Amino acid sequence: MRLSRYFLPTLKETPAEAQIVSHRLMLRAGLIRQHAAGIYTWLPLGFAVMKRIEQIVREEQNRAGAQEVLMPTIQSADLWRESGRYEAYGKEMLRIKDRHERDLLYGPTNEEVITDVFRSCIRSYKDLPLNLYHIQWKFRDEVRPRFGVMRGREFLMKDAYSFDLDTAAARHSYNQMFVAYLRTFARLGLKAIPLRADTGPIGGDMSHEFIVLAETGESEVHCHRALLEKPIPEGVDYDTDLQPIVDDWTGLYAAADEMHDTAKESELGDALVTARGIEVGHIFHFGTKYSAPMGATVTGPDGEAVTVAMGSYGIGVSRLVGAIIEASHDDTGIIWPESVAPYHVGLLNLKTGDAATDAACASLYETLGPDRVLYDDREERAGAKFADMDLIGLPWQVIVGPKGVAKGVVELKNRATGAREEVSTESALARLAE
RNA sequence: CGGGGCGUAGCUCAGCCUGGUAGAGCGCUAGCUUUGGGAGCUAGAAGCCGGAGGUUCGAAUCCUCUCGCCCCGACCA
Repeated sequence: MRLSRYFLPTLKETPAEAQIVSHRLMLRAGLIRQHAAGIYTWLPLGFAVMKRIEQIVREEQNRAGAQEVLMPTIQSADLWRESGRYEAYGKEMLRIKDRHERDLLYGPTNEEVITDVFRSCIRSYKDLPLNLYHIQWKFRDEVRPRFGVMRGREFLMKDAYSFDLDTAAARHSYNQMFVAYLRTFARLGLKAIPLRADTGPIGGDMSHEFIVLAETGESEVHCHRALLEKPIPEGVDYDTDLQPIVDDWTGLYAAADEMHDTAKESELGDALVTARGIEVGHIFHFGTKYSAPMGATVTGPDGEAVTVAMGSYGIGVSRLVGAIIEASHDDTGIIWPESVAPYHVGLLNLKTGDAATDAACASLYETLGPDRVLYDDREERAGAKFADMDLIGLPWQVIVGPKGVAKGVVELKNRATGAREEVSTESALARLAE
C-alpha cells in the first residue's frame, strides 16, 4: 500500500481524552477514532490488526474442533425471559423496542441464542460433543467505559459454547479450549497465564481467566516464575486426554491480587513473581445453568432424556488490540509482533521526487509486494516519515535515501530492537523474505 | 451509581476570577527556500466559544438548566 493513498490520520499530539498508553497510541497511530463513550470506529490500520488477531483466534478454535457460526447482535427478549436473565442482567444490557413494541436487546453475550439453536437441532447423544463459536460484536452498557478499546461498551468477542452429555465429557471440551487459549495467546506474541477464577454458585475448578502480562496492566497477578517459561504445547492431538497439559499449567501457583494467598507466596521465595496484566480470555463450565431452564436435552444411550452440560469460552478480540500495545510499545510508538502486524515492512523514501531514490523504492515495493509493504511515498520530510513509521510500529523498516542509493545500499531497521544496518538491496530483500 | 474535572479552530491549549464581541502553537492551503529523526519565511483559509434559558446597554466570561466527554471509586471479555 502506498501511504500517499492510505487513510492513516496520525496525530503528533496526544488527544486529551486518552490516559493510558494503548489508547493514546491507538488514536495517534490512526487505528481508531472515538464515536461515543466506549464506542469506536476502526480505521484501516487498526481494522487490519484486528482482522489478523481474529484470524489467529479462528485458526486455533478450528484446530481444537470448534465450528464457526454467526449469531445475531440483536436478540429477542423472550429467550432471555426463559433463562431468567432478562430481569437478572440489569442496566448493562441495552434494551430496545422495535416498531411493534416488541422487546429486543443488543446481545451482551450469547448463551440463550446458542442454547436455542442447539435444542432445536440436536436430539441425540450421538451428536455430541459439539462446540460452536462465533466472533461477533457485543454491547455492554458499562457504567464507566474507559481505557479506550480495552474497556469499551461495544467490543468484538470470540465466544464459544460447548455441549456435552455429562460433566466428564464437558471437562474434555473445557480442556480443549484451555489448550487452544494457550496456543492462541502465544501466537499473538503474548505471555498469558491462566488464573483460577471464581466460579460463583456453581463451584468446581472449571473456570480460568487468561491474563496477558503487560507492565501497564490494570490488575496485579502473583505467580510462580516457572509459569512464565513454560513451553507452549505444540502438535496437540485434541482428541487425546488433555488433562496432563492442563494440570501442568494449573499446578503452579498463580493468583489475581484479590484472591492471592500470602502464606503460599512466602513459601515460593525467589520463585514468586508479581506482575501486572490484562484479562483477555475467560473459560467457564456452567453445567445445566441454561440447558435446564431452556430444555436443551438429548436422548441418551439408555433412551432417557439428558440435560446437556455446557461451557462458554470468551476471548476479547478488540481488547486484544489494546492489550498487545500495552505489552509491546516504547516511547516512540507501537511495536507490533510479526504475527499481527498490519504490514510486514515499512518502506521509507527519504527523498520523494529524486529519480534514483524513487526508482529504487519502486523496485523494492514491487518485489516485496504491496500487501506486505506500506510504502511511504509522501512528500514529507525525512523526520516526519521516521516518526510516523516508528509510531505505527511495523516490524521492519527499509530506509532508502539518495546517499545510500548512490552506494547501492539501503538501511534495514528492526523496529523492536532499533538495530539498523546498511545492506545491499538484494540482501535486504533476502532478509525480508524470511 | 457516588465523588471530581473539562467542553473555545482539525489537534494541544490560553482568554473566564476583575463582562466590551476571540488568540497562540501544531496541522491545513499557496509560494519560495530547505531536505537522514515531526524545517524556515511569506501570504491565506478556518471557531454562531457544546446547547437552551436568564441577568445586563453589552456574555466565551456571571446565574440556572441541559447534553457530551474525561478522571477516581464500586463492577466486567
